[in-house]
Amino acid sequence: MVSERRGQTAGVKAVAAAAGVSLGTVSNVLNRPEMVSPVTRAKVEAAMTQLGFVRNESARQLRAGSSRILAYLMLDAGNPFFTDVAKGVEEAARAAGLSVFLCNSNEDASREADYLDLLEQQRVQGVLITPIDQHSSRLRNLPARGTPVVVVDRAIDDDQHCSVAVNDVLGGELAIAHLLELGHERIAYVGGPETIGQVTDRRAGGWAALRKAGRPASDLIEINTGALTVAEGRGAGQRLAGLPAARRPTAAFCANDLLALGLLQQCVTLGIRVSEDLAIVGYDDIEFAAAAAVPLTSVRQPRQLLGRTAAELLLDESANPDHEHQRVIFTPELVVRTSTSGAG
Amino acid sequence: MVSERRGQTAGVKAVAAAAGVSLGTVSNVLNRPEMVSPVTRAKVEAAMTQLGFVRNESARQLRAGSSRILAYLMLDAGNPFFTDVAKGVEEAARAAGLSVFLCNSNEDASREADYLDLLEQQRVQGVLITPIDQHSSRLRNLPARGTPVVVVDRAIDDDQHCSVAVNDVLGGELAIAHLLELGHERIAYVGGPETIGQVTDRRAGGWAALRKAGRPASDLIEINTGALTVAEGRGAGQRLAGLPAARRPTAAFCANDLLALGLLQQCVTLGIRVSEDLAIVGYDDIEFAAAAAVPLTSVRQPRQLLGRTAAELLLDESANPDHEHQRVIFTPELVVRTSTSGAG
DNA sequence: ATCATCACTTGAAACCTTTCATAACCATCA
DNA sequence: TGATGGTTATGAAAGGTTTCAAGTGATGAT
Repeated sequence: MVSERRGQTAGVKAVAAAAGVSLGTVSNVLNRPEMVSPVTRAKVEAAMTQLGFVRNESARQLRAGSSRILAYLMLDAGNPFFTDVAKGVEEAARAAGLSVFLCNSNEDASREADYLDLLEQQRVQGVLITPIDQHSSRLRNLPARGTPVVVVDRAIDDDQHCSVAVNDVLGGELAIAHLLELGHERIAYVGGPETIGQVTDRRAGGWAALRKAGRPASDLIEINTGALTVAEGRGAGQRLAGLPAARRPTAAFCANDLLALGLLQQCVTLGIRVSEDLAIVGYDDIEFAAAAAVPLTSVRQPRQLLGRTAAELLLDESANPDHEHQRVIFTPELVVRTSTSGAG
Repeated sequence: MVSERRGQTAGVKAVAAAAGVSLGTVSNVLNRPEMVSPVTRAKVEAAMTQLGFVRNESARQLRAGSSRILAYLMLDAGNPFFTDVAKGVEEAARAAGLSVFLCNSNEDASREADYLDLLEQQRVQGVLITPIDQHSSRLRNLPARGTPVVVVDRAIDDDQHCSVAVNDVLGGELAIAHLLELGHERIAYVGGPETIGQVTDRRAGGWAALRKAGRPASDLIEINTGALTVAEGRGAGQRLAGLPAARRPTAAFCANDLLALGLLQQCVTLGIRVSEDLAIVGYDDIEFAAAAAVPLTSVRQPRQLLGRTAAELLLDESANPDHEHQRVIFTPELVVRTSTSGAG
């Protein structure tokens, strides 16, 4: 009984010796099994299982120069919207025989930067990213150095990479137009920080809707949050409740559903009636929006499709020599529920 | 103007040439900067940025033999419970200067197996996993071959690895005991599939509570689901509603909050009053539980702590030569809300 | 018999870093 | 002056795989 020290892994060399063949043949069994005679292949495979051979991917990648991994650098893994996008990515990647590593920047620019460096060093096949800072030089440099990038949920007119997005300005417009139609005259826009493109686009859409309706700018009040989370949504609720009744909005449009759910929850806690006292519109239409204390009106985006399309563009970029960068833009859709339409 | 072909990256050799130093010196700047004189270091660093040098991690890892990456193979990335666990993992890893890759098995055993193979081939520093099948041979083999493993959210009496868990049997007991105390005499246990340990443990706890209360086995009805998702929860709601009134349970304990939220949502849709007609208890106490249509009674687990502890055990295992495998078990806590306690 | 063909196999080179023993250099001290 | 020690730089070897040109036999055709 030979006791193997931990970490002692047999390599192709050992397998070759055990099977009585050459190194190259073992490699062929691994990479081009059809070129190896059935009997030899069987011998090699037997040796592999017997020795517990595990291919060293670092060495493989170093020599072969290609990675079988795709990374999706998410803005917030705790937001079900992005995990749905990730599902779409995984689906497309799996269909192409690749694996996906998920990375979570968690709305932190330095973590995003660290991950980008790491992924570049890993020489992954490509990076999908929903960026915090879409103008970061690191992000722009990646493609030129050989790592394809696709920006997800952000439209970018950069000729370095593809992007797949949903028209956030239109989404914001839909939301505010809906609230204006319902007769609201003092509306809050809840969102932040400014660095996140989604936040500013959706807000811009809101302003556009206001302008189109011929309403004064004073009808839209901006409430800034530090992040797009449930906790920040609750905080925004506190702030809204603290306003003197005369200046308190009768409706709120939140930059995403997490904020909206937090706000909604705070309203329930404080006894503010959602819809009657404060109408709320969210954004993303995550699965939990429909199950909320008061079902949430929200702007729906094609979540999985977003991820799938992005992954497909990335795959095309690395496979197709005359790939052309594209900007795909989907259209959002307003889903009206009780949080704005009352007892429904 | 030299046009570089895509993917053409400068290596240490090129940097050394450009800086007029030897290869080894460049490596020293990278790995032991304190051993190289400030002036030389400056020269090398200048050359690096000028050439856009990006260290090839495959080569580094091949030679150095160590990875700076930790993987967390999640049961369901779409479940906020696991993303909270992941946050804990990231926190601990970051404190130790490591990065985390998230992988999503999505309750699919073959995806879990693929990821385990991949991670082993990548020679990651260690694998954290919430397994679908905790008895898989693949899982048991990893540690012996040099990849440390920590099982998260499952207690395993295997001497191959550490595990960090919450006492799910106790959690199930708390839930059912609570419902029994409220006077319910026909209770449904909603969960599945059987292969998932959490499902069977929580159910076992439920049966234990029933026994302790001296109630007949007929008081607990099992409703099987195909996965632990909101959609399956809605399906369970349909099935419950379809039962003849005489056999329909007055309370339901769900194996996790996603199921509970789906069930709850279906009840609202069907006009079944939650708490009055059907009391519901969930499990995990995810952030959305409190914000649900009817705030959800749930069994709370220390989510981030779970992840942090697991990561710390893993780090100890790879750093500390006389590491001993441990089984850490936390205690769950029942959080009572309106879904069981009525208008509250 | 000879030669071309075919189906496999082989072994050395290459991929890019890190490591480590050795060398070079300089300053200090006896 | 020569020896000593300390600091910094060097260059060859090593790590595990893939690749590819070249080799080996066997088969079939001439």
